[in-house]
Amino acid sequence: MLDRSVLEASALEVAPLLLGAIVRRGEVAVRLTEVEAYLGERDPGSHAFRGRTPRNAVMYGEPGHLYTYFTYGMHVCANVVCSPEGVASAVLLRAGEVVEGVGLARERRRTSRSDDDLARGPARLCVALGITLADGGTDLVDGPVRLELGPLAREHATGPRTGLAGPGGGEDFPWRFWLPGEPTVSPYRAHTPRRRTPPPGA
DNA sequence: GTCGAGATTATCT
DNA sequence: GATAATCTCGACC
Repeated sequence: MLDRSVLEASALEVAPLLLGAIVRRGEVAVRLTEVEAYLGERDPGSHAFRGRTPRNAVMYGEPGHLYTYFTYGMHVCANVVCSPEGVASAVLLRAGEVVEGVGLARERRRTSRSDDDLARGPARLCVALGITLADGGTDLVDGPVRLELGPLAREHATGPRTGLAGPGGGEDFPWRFWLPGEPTVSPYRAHTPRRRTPPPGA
């Protein structure tokens, strides 16, 4: 059973604890190999940076709940809410290895050409697990989606998130955490600034 | 293997 | 109306 008090620490402390942890939903289970910490109001990339909204309210709530959000019109990403109630902070589940229910995961992820691709990426991980917006806010201790912390990872790599400049000038925090050598980890290619609205007349 | 660009919609200003 | 914590596909090496 997940010890909720462990998740009351900041995202930077919780993130490495989640490496190697198991996320289970139904018959599919994933072992996390890559996560990313979001420091809420301190993190310009966080949904909570600009204050509380109906969407990110879960992040301000009790730790140990699932924060899901819809992005780019077609993708769902999942986070583990941490820090005490009232503090917006969460850890994004970026990638993992499917360790149970591989058959079902393959069904959901038809585009994957190898098992390593089933949960390699935040949105893919949600698809493999079958996580949808409806799972947002559920309790990871005792709910449809469970989190089970494994043994502490012997070692983990860290790095600054690409595409996010230091807020106050060079305050580069290691926001990304991953297990070195895992084939399911793929630090995506360097971020490409998304185009603006497509020019109508070219 | 790497690189560039389009898709598509909930949410916020 | 603009934005976005991404993925997939196509071109090229």
